Formats: sequence, C-alpha cells, structure tokens
Amino acid sequence: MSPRRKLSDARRRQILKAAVQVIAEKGLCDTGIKDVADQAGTSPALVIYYFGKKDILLAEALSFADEQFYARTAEAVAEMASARDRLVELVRCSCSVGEAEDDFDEWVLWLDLWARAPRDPDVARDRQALDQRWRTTIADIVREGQAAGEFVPVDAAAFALRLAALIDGLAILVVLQDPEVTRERMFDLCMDTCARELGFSWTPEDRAHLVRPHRHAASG
Amino acid sequence: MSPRRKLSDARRRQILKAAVQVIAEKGLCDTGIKDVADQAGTSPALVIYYFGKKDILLAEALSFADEQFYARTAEAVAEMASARDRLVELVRCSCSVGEAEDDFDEWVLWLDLWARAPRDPDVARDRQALDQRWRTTIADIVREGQAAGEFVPVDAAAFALRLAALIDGLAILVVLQDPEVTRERMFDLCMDTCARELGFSWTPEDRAHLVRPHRHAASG
DNA sequence: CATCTTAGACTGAACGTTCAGTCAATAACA
DNA sequence: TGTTATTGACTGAACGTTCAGTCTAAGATG
Repeated sequence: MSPRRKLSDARRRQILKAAVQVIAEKGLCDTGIKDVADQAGTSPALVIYYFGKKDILLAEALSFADEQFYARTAEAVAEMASARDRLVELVRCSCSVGEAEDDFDEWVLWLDLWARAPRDPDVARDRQALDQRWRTTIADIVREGQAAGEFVPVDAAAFALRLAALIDGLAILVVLQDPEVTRERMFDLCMDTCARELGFSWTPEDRAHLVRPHRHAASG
Repeated sequence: MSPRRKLSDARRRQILKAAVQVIAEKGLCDTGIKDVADQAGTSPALVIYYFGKKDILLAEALSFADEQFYARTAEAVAEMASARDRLVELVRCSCSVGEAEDDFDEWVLWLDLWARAPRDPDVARDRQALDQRWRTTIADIVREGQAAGEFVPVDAAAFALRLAALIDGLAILVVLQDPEVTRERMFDLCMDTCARELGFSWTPEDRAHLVRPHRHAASG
C-alpha cells in the first residue's frame, strides 16, 4: 500500500530469487540461510526478518519458481493460434527445446520439491495445486482441439494425466543427464505420443522448423 | 571369508535396512546417524565404524533398497510364462497393486534418490546403472513378446523408455497421494498404454483377475 | 524551512543447539 | 594374547534464530 511497502516487496522477491538460485545449485537440504543471504547481498538476519523460518523461505522459493515457470509457459502457449500449436508449445516449454543451455536447470527444483512434499504439508499443497492446474491446462487444449476437429476424441483428462506423467518421467532423465535422453529426444518422444494418441501428424523433422520464440528480458 | 566376517556382514545389512526405514520415514536430509543407530539398536559410533562417512551410508542405503526392489520384481517377472504376463507382472510390481498398503512407501526413496543424484556422483552412477537395467528388462520382454507373436513390432527401446518414464511420473503422483491417482488407476493407465502400443487386449476388469502372488516372508 | 518523532528496514554479534566424526577404553572372540 | 567389534564420552564446527540497537526517511510540529 504505502510506498514503504513497495521496497519491502522488491526485497522479498530479491531474496526469493536468490533462494531459487542457491537451491538449484546446491540442493534444497544443503541450502543455508547464509547462502541465500550472500546470494542476495544481504545478511542472514534479514532473510529471517522477512520469512520468519527457514522452512517457510524454502517452501515459498519452490512455489515462486514453479509459479514463474507456469506463468511463462502459459503465456507462450496462449500466443499460439491452433490447439495443435498450443500443445506443441506446451511440450516444447516443458522440454526447454530451443532455449538456453542451462535453462533446464529449473527442473532440478522439481526433484527437491517432490522429495520434500511427503513431509511438508505446505509444499504438498502447492504441488498439488500446481499439478492440477497443469493437467487442466493440457486437458483444455485437448478439448479445444477436439472441438475444432484437430484432435481425435479421446478422454482428455486421462490423456492429460498420461502426458504430464510422461513429461515428468522423461524430465527426470534429462535433468540427471541420462546419456540416452537429451532434451530433443524427450521432445520427440512426447510429441510422438501426442500425435499418435490425438491423431495428428508429427515427425521429428517438424521440430527443426519450430520458431524459436523471443524470450522477454528478465529484469534484475 | 572368516566367520567373523559373516557377523560383520549381518550387521552391515542390519544397519542398511535400518537406514532405509529411517530415510523412508524422515526423508534423506533429515536422517541422522543417531536415527539410523537407534533404529538398528546400536550406537552412532558403530555406524561410522562400518561406513566411515554419513554420505556413504546414505548412498549405499539407497542403492540397497533399489537393488532389493529390482531383484524382487525380476524374480516375480521371471515366474511368468508368457511375455504378456511378464509385462503385466512388471507393471503390477511397479504399482504395488495387490500388495500391502504401505508397500508403496519404498517409492518415496526414489524421490530422495533423484533429488540427491545431481550433486552426488556415486548416487548418480547407481541410478544410471539401475535405470539402464530396468529399461533393458522392459525392452527384453517386449522383444520376446514380439518374437513370440504376442506383441506388435514397435521400437522396443523407445517403448521401454516411454513406459519407464510413464511409470515414474505416475508413481510420483501416487507417492504424493494425489487425489486423482490411486495405485489401481496408475496400473490401469500403464496397462492401457502397453496394450494399445503393443497391440494386445487389456481391460480394467483384467486387473481384478490377477493372481495375487505370495510374498516371501521377510526375515527380521 | 528546520527540527523532532516515529516506524520500518536492516545488521553484527552472540546464543543455544545439533550433529558428524574422533578416541580411548572395553568386551567378545579366536 | 592379539584381533575385531562395540560403545560412551567428547569435540569442533556449522547453523538457525534471537536481540539489542543503528540507520534512513517519511510524517508531524513549530
């Protein structure tokens, strides 16, 4: 509300961003308050001042990162005209195909999120909500495509569930640098599944013709 | 070698088993030497005596658990006569369908494994080896089924990759108790995919007719 | 405009705790 | 007796959190 409050929010975001970076680099359970403070250029006391508890900071940082990923993807998807293109874009974002080399690093946060969720109700709730939204996004695209005659009529919810799971499972392999699965291979595998189940045509060559979208410059 | 050595190995396994239990319950990064020692009924010093470092203990515990799961599954799979039945059994084990309620708890270890792998070369190597073996197991079953005319000819390696990823992705949801995905739902989704892609028939009703295999009594 | 008040932003130092790993001593065994 | 197994007591470091207080700048007052 007050102009004072704005400064506070900026700091808050700054700390969250720092936390995300540190977690991605060192892992959730090796991330200390001091690490985050150093990355943010402040003191450990300030971090506690803003978040009260370490657990809260970490939980909010995970949520923050995922929210950003979702928002970015949703925006990119919304720009596409056809349901088919929207689906391709969604999968492309999930695989980070055509983006910066280290862009996939954000996926490593999911591993930490999944590992923490069983013992942290807050994290579990956030994950559940985000996953729900994600699957709904997929299912909606499928239904739109079916309504437009682009896709074959299949159970949209079940397909969304399978595709989301497939993406997660393959993403694990890519993040852990499994020699058999590159980002491009992951993309091809996902699109192959989509094309076969939804009844549209797709070949790996199509991947090369994708327009690499311009990325909005990140501030700060 | 020596009889003394045997006692030592028993202790070693005892500690590993205790570590697995504690990790599954408290999570990898909240597992302390003392927790493991208490669970094993010994002292923290002895745990260090056997494993030297905490990291080594944890890495070996994860490897130990996964190895057990793989061995158990491989054994169950080998008992089946047809490739189709072997595949069903493999998927059934993965979903813990028809087993004890809390049997799926072992899956939670995978979450910790995945979260640690990016920063622990030992864990990463174990995971890679196990995953490779797992996918090979699937691919072999597929090829056997194709040779026997049970399955349609598709790329066995690619199918194995997709099925393994699908299982992992769905398992995450089950472990995290996503309201939309029970073990049975997971099983049906996996088998539906298998049946469609490999060209055999499968309906959810078939699940009810599965013979629940007798589980070898665990010692200790 | 000058000065005082106040509240929020921020920090350095210290505290209390936790915990992995050490070590010397003891028990079990061959 | 010598070797291995086992432990209680201890340590040193790391770390989350607290706290007492400083600094800054926005209002209030005159």
